[in-house]
Amino acid sequence: MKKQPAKITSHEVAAEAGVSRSAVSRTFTPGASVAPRTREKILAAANKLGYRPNALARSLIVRRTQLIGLVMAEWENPFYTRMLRLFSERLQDEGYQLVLLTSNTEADADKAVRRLMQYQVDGVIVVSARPSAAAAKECAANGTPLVLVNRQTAGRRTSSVTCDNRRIGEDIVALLAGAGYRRFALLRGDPTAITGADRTDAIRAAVAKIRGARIVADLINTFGYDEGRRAIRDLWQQPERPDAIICSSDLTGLGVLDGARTDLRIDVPDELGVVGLGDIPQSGWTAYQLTTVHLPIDEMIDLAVKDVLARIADPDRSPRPMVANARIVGRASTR
Amino acid sequence: MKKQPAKITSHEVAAEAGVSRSAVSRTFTPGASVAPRTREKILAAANKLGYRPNALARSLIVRRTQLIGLVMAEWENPFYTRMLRLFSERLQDEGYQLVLLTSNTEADADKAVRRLMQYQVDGVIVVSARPSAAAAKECAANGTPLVLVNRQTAGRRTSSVTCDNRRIGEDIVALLAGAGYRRFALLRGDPTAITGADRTDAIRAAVAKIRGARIVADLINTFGYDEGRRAIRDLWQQPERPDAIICSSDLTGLGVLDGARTDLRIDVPDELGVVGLGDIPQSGWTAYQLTTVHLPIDEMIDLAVKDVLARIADPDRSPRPMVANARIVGRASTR
DNA sequence: ATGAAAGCGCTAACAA
DNA sequence: TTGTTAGCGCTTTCAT
Repeated sequence: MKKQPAKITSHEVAAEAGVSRSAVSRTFTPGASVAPRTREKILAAANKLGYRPNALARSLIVRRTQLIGLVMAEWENPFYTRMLRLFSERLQDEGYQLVLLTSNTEADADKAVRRLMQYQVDGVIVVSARPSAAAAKECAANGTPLVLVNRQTAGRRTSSVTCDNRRIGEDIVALLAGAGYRRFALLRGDPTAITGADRTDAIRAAVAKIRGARIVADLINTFGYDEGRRAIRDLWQQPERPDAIICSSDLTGLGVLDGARTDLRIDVPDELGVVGLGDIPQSGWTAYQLTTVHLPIDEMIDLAVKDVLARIADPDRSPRPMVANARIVGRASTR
Repeated sequence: MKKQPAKITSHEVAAEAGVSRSAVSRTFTPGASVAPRTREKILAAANKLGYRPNALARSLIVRRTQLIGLVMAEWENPFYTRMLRLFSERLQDEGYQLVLLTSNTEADADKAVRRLMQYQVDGVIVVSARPSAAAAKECAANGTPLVLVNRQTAGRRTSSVTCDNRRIGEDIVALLAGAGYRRFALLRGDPTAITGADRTDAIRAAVAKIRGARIVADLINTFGYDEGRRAIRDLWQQPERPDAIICSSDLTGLGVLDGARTDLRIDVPDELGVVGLGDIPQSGWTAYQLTTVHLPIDEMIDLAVKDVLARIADPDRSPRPMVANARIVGRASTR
């Protein structure tokens, strides 16, 4: 009984089949020229020995790993886990594997990107985190395409996929104002995220244009369900209560809804309108029916994947910002 | 302007620092002996050139990749995405990276495992999918530890982490029977999953022991929210309506709850009791308050990770089945 | 403490 | 079509 089962290499297979290692290599390289008879001999030998080519050794010479690094943040948000799933499935279909790294703090993103580079990933996708300009530069220096999803950098060596955030902001205000709401409260997440800032700016501008409308509260760092639920309590204590709440995530919106309906017995949507962002499945559930912005997740995935793959295939192709189109889904949480 | 920026290798660094490549290697190998002065020269050169050791080339010779393969199924279930997150964070802390593969059909699991082997992962974790005995054997042959989470195999060359499913079943019935429920309906997922089968057996046995109690329905392949919601409608048409529903996932339970309360205006918990499985965050939300079984996710992660790492460190260590302890969380969906 | 040489498992020119 | 040779970037004896 062998303790350390020797790994089978092309060498062993070659010996077994009575050919050279190159022949073995060719047999496992699609489109290489091998005589049918030898190929069969080799396949038989390989099968008998249980041979599997070493993808890492291979990558050393072909200079391609079929590995894509993905840096993930905001695991709490189902929108992003769904994204992860779709990226994984899509890239798998395209013949790539994902190397997954989690970056909880923004500083981690850099470390994650650097680690990925050491593993010679063919490309890097960063979801909802922002690596430093230095890290981006390093990718560029290595010729590794980098694409940011739902985040942008100042640097121009990085591709990014975002939504048309300004328009989202405008659409939300239009919907709410049209339904007669006037006193808006903003529940925002990370105030430094460009994508959120654009939306907020647009909202402010749009509100300013409507007579009688104003923003009565603007809370930042309000991320999840619990925060939303707490926020509505606080807002309801204010001298001037809002009659519409704009959240930067569905999760927050659901928290607000529970806080409003259950804790405070507020009449939604008549006394208070709520809109979320993301259109996660729960928002459509009967218990919630949250009006929200459906983010074009499929389109975003598609743009991101096509961009990395294209830049892998053609290193001279330059990175660029891309924007996908969102649309509002009206439900029972607004009039 | 360089088109194809040459990758910096230890060779370049050695030249720049005026030393040999071995010296460079030693500098980047913790615990190797290098004179402080040379080390500094080398670090300076490396820094200047932006050198990063190639982890793949390294792995070829040290025969360790610091890569762990993870095969993921059931992405719809937040319980499992949470697991993925915890695995990712934990293993990252331990100095490993995850190679993530998705397997939607059971047959895919095999392909996934084989792909991972080609990437020379140090270990494989399969979450809620069941690779074939052949695939498991292949891992064993390569000396790659394999651990199944929430699933088991007949073969004994594989570790597994599950819950004490029989006890869960007994506890659920005890709770419901104690609250006076008698007509049970079972909403199950994959009927071939051993873990679910054990629980179901225990439930049946426990119900049989209670006078007047019986199982009035047993539906299989009922997985998600929508299925749960549809199921309760169907059940309510039956001649004998259940007064308690036991679901094999929280998501199903939430669907049942919405179907019952909203669609059918059933009085929960008096007319109908509902219990889920998993204790996902939503189950605790005010709108739902689903009584459920809290699965010991942290303990499961811990067992799985410790097992892989231990078997990586000591290839002679034999695989084994492990079981973690669940506990029931009583909420408003049962009396 | 350091360098020379060998080799991990593979592919790619090049000849034959 | 096939084998020989060289080498991807790294680590590791083995001398020095």
